[in-house]
Order: sequence, then C-alpha cells, then structure tokens
Amino acid sequence: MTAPLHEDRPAGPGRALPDTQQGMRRRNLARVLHAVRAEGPLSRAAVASRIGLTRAAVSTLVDELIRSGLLEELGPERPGRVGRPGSALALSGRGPAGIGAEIGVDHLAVCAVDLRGTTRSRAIRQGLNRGRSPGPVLAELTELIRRVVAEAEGEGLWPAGLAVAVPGLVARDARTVVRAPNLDWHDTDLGDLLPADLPLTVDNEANFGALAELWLGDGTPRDFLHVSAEIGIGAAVVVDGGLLRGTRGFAGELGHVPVQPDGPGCACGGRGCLEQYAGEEAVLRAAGLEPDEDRVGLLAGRAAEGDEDVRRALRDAGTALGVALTGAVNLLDPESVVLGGELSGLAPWLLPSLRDELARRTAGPACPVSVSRLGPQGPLLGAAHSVVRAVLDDPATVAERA
Amino acid sequence: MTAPLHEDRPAGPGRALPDTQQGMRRRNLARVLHAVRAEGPLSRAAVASRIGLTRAAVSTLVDELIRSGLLEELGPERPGRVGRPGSALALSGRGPAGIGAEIGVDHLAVCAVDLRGTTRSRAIRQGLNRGRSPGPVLAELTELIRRVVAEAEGEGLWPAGLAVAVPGLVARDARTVVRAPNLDWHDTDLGDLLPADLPLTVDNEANFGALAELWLGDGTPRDFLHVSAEIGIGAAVVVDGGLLRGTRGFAGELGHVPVQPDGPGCACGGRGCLEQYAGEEAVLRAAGLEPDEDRVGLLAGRAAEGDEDVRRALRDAGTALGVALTGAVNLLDPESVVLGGELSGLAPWLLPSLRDELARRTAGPACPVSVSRLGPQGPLLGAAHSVVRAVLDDPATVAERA
DNA sequence: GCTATTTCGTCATGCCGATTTACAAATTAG
DNA sequence: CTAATTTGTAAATCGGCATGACGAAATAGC
Repeated sequence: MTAPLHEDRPAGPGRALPDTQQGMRRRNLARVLHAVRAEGPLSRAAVASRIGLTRAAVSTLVDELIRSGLLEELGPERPGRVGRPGSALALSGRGPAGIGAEIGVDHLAVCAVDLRGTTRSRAIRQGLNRGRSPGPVLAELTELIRRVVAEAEGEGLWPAGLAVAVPGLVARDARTVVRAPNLDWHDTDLGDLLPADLPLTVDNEANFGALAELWLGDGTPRDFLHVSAEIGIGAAVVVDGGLLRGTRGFAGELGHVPVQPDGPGCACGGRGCLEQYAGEEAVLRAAGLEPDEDRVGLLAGRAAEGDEDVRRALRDAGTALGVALTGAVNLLDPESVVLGGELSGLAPWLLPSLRDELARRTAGPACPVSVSRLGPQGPLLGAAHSVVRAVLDDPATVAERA
Repeated sequence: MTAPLHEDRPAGPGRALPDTQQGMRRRNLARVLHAVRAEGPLSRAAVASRIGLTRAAVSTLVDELIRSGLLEELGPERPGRVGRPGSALALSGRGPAGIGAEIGVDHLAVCAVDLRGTTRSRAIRQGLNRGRSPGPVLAELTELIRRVVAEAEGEGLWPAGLAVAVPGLVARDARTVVRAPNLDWHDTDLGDLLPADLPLTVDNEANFGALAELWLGDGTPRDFLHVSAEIGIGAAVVVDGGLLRGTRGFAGELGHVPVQPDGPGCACGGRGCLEQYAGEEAVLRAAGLEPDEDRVGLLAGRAAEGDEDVRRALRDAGTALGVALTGAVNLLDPESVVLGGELSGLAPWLLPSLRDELARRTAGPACPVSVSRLGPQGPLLGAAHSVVRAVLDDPATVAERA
C-alpha cells in the first residue's frame, strides 16, 4: 500500500448518483457509453475489459443501451486476430441530439450534434444584436432552433436538450443572464423566452469554448487555461477535466488581474488591470483606431496589411497578457494555455510577445501556449456537446424517451 | 428535468473504487463513517436517513465497522423524544491512528491523531536543521516517530500510516523532496530513510496546512486560498474540498506572481515577483534587519514593540500581497483567503494594508481575508489528519488489520 | 398504572445486478 | 480438417440492499 493515501478529488462521470444498485447500474451504463465514445467501435468483450466488468454484465448493459437507441450494432468486425470476431458497437447516429445555440454581438447560431459528436444541422443568422432587447433576439433564435430541430428530426434524431452560449455573466441557475455588456442585457431569464419543451442550460461563451477545447481534442490536456476575449478578457480554468467556476460563478476574470499596480484606473475599481492593456477597446485606442463594429476583424485585417501601429498595439497587448498569465500559470501550474474564441484570429501578432514574456518570467521550461483549432466556433460546439455529454454521463435519464 | 445537465466535477470520498457490488459496499462503509464523523454520535437509524440507505443495510455496515474496530457503540441515547432510543455510534478511540510528522527549519515534530480527530500523542524536538544532511535529521525524526507510535499503542491505537510535511517541493510520487531551499535538500527520497513498516506520504507543508484548515474547521469554506510563507510565499488552492495540485504538482506558487512587471529581478528569472516585496528576506531587508534565525519571531517582536521601520515593511508587504491576491481572487473566485502557517503571527501588521488593497481593487464586496486558527501547527495536524481521512475514505483497506 | 403510539434494531425474504460456469459460434493456426 | 482461441449468451450463483414484520424500549394520553 504505497499508493497515495488520500484521494484529493476523485472524479468521473455521473458520480452524483446514490450508491444503491440502481445507481450502480446507471453508472455502468454511462461507463459503457464513455468507453465506446472514447475508443471508437468496440466489441462487447473489449468494452468489458476496458471498464472492468464481465462480458455477461456488459452484454445486458449493451442490450439496454441498444433498446434505448443510444448504441448501434455495426455488425461483425473483420480482424486478422484469432478467435471469433466481435460485433462492433458504436454510438447511435439516430438517437438523442444536443442542440447548441450562441448569442453573439453580431450573429445568432444554432447547431445540432449527435452522440457521435458530428454536427448534423446548423443555422446562422448574421445581424447586430448590440442594444436590442432580449425579446426579439430570442424570438429570432427560437426560429432558428425550430429549423435546426426540424432538420435533425428529419434525420431520425430527437433533441435531448438546449444549451445557450451568451457573451456575459450567467447566474448559477444556468438560466439567467446577470450582465452581458456587449448586448446591454441585465438580469434576463432566458428560460421565459425560449422553447419550454427542451431542458435548458445557459452559460458563458468562454466556458463553453473551454469545454469544446476539452472535449473535441484528443482528450489531453485535462488541465489548462482557456483565454478568450469579448469586450473584456475572460478565461476558463479547466482542472482535471472539469470547469472551475468559483463560489459565485465568477472564476476566470483574467481581465481584472493587475498587471501594473499603479496603472490607469479601471471600471472595476482597480488600477492597471489587464483589460486596460489588452482589452479590445484599449488595443483599438492604442492602435489609433475608432471603435468599429467588427472590431477583431478590423484589427486582424490591418495587422495583416502590415499596419505598424496595429502590430505594435497587439505586441504590447501580448506582453501584458504574458504578465497576467505568468501569475496564473504560477498559481495553477496548468499543462498549457490555449487562446480561443475571437482571440485566435489575432494570435499571429499576439503570440510572439506573449510567449516571450512568459518564458522570460519562468525558470525552466515555460508553459506552452497554443491556439484553439476551433477558433470562433468553439462556444457553439461546446454548448451542443454539453448536452450530449449530459446524456452520456447518465443515459438512464433519457432512455425512457426512446 | 431543469437541473443542470452536466456535472462538471462530481466529487465525493472514495470514488476511485470500481462500480461493482464490492465497490458499492466499500463506498457505503465510508459513507457511514463520514456521517458519524460529521454529525457526532448518531444512531443507526439516524445514519440511515443521512446517507439514504435503509436501517437494515446500515445495521450490517455498522456491524462490520464495529468488528473492524473503527466504530464504537456508546450505549443507548437518552433523549426526550418518543420511541425507543437509538444506540449511539461514535468513531473508535482505540482503532487506527494517523501519524503526522513535520520537518521544520528549526524543529521536528510528530503527533498521533485518532479517528475522532483528537491528538493522542506528540513529540517535539527543537534544533536547527538548516543545512544538515537528510540522514541524521531523518534518524532523529524516526526516533520521535517511534516514541509517538509507542505511546499511541499504549493507548490501544495502531498506526495506519505516516504523513510527513516538509518545507519544500515534493514530487508527485509523494516520497521525494525535489527541492527544500530552507534545508538545502535536493531530490531526496524520504522513503529510504524512514520506518518502512508504515505507508508513507510526503507533501508540502503549505498543502497540509490548507488541508488542516479545511478539515478542522466547521466544513466551510470548501473553496479558498490558503497562503503561507516559508522562505518564499506558498499558497494552496482548495477547490470544492480538494487540493489543486497542478500538472507537475507546482500549483500555488504565489511568490512568483508578478506584482510590478518591471521590478527587481528574481531568482526565478522574472521581475517584480511578489517574493521580492513580501518574502521573508525582502521584508527583513526593508525593515533594516539582519537575517536572524527566528526570522518571523524577530519581526513579530519588533513590530509589537512599535518599531516603525518594521511596521512599515510589513505594511508594504501586505500591500504587495494584496496586489497578488487580487489577481488570484479574480481568477479563482474563492469563498475566502486564509493566512496560515508562520504568516499568521504577522497578521496584525499585514492584514490592514492587505485588506485595503484588495478592497480598493475590487468592485462590490471584497473577498474576505481571515487568519488561520491553527497557526503554525496547521501543517503537522494536516499531515496526521490526512492519514485519518484516508482510512475514513476507504475503511476496507485497513479493516483487515484489526 | 395501563394502553396506544412511536421509534429503533434485527430478522426473514425477495429482488436486482454482477459473477461464475458452461457452451455454441466463428475465426485462425497448423 | 482439427485444435486453439475468442466472442456472445444462457443458467446458476452470490453479494448486497430493499421490503415488511416483529420485539424492544421509550413517550403520550387516559
């Protein structure tokens, strides 16, 4: 017994279930599903060895999952190995679907993702939402949702839930937008204005972006810092494959980390916050540009053209980001830092100075900084996938519907 | 179904066990124990209602735990309520004991804690360890351990494990001290030099201090930042009742968070790290004092006497701490910040400026800052309790020994 | 004081779910 | 073509919790 004595934070899917036989069954259903999801088509025997149950037990679990429409039998495998070939199992492409939606400053987007993680339907509507009241915007969004759901149903899917990404702070009830500065929304309960026939989850777009990064990659890293920028600079902290939300749900406010303790005052009451150096408005001002509508696009365009003022502004922003991230990295020791969301478009001009600063301030190898492959569509995908994950984490809750 | 769809990080004791019937049994044994620990003497029926099992099931679990020597029957309760009184159950005072040890710069300490959490035996040896090689120090420590274990055994306890708190970085194997600057130890495997008959865990003293704060209080908060100071400044991040360790186990390096990006250079390669403003050496220098042996005591003494230079140095250190903590609080949104370890002795002079700075930089109510009740003995208690927690989290592993 | 009521702990029974054991089916190795 | 190997399923078994009933020990009401 030399293993670590105390498990600090054991984790795994569906652990909120009671420790009774039904709970055990439900967790084992989830484990079968996760094994199949993680390692492609798998035979019953392969699943059994992966999750530590016997073939017989897995057989009954698989039967139940097939009857529920969550698993599909692909037919016999054709391998070169000795012995009877197994029958390949895969997540169903005709079962529940996760509906993801995104409310952006300049667009609305909706998509449907099946259990396998492939996007089966999508709809986008360009148009500025800044300052529009929630009612009309959500009416438009509802329209898009109806279209996407209809298309998904046409392919044999049924919607298991709706997750909405918003550019702002969301209360812990996962329904109410506390503050969305870009939209000028305050204390709005989206549940009242969206289809009531779907279970609803609302969350910050940065959080969903981080979850997308976590779920759509190769499974590593499980500990990272996901930085994205809206009007301010938000970060999501992923620890051991889960989102760190904080007591009030406000974790990740990287924009108000002090970078220059006696710098210019900030709306938050502090001085020299990162936002004053690397926030959208600050960078535009430093570059000598007027606040425009497509702000990020404008910056990226000018920088690509070679505008030296813009490039310098972005370099300086990268340096400031590096200072703030040095603090965060020292505190959290993440495996990596990922630049996501709108920031990914500016990465070519931010990254060099950011990496420099981080390396300069680190003894030994610096924390690697990468750019999200998903870019601006991370939040939408993360939202849709969060619904899918919920199904995979506890298949019993949706099995009845099938 | 309006509950949050996805559980980000479900947690609980002993969740690494397989989802089989034996695993279920083991987890339920742990849940009984935790219920009794958390809510004092409890009848079988009370436990059953707490953990959601039936009285019959709890009866068999309790029988097993009593046979193993982990629970004790105190006899019939004498309540004013109607109905047959239950038989009160309590954690055993004659079962397994957690042995905690601390290697400090100027002392060695060992204690034994029983399942109830009361310290049953202790031994301290004053004497400077700075620069001494590990061999002799650990020989002395072994001697203390033998004494404490013998005394505990005299009271009917048997040692379930040994946890050692060291002032330095510990590798993830929980045995090897990577770097302990105060002792001048490097890459030392303590397992080779300590009693081999006890399961061993080694960890940083700041981590154990934070765990003590978590376990010995009233159970709240479960999310906080525990700041302690050795030669540098270490912090431990507690999230949802568990320690955040980081990929390499280096999380919590608050001392190297930049507070003044163009400040003086630091050994870590950075500039203006917190350590340059609030580290022990920096404060001594700022106060115009020579590095003495009992550094903290010296500072506290002078400050109490009214030495204005010392007080100013501590005020400034508090301000710098406030800047660094502003960043940490923005990133993590903890419920509170706790000053522990040696820092608690200096709190009266650090706190005012620290709180000021934090409040100045925060919109809305600032994160509350408190001082650990445990003070300098937190790490030792945390170490001993970590062994006890391991037993409570999985009683089956030790039950055989009884 | 006596009885009804309430609660506790335990026992016998049953159910659920995973394991064990056995076997037929389907493939490869020789 | 036979032996070996692996898969999937069926029957029997076992472990563990739930259910329901019961005696025990207290209070409440008469």
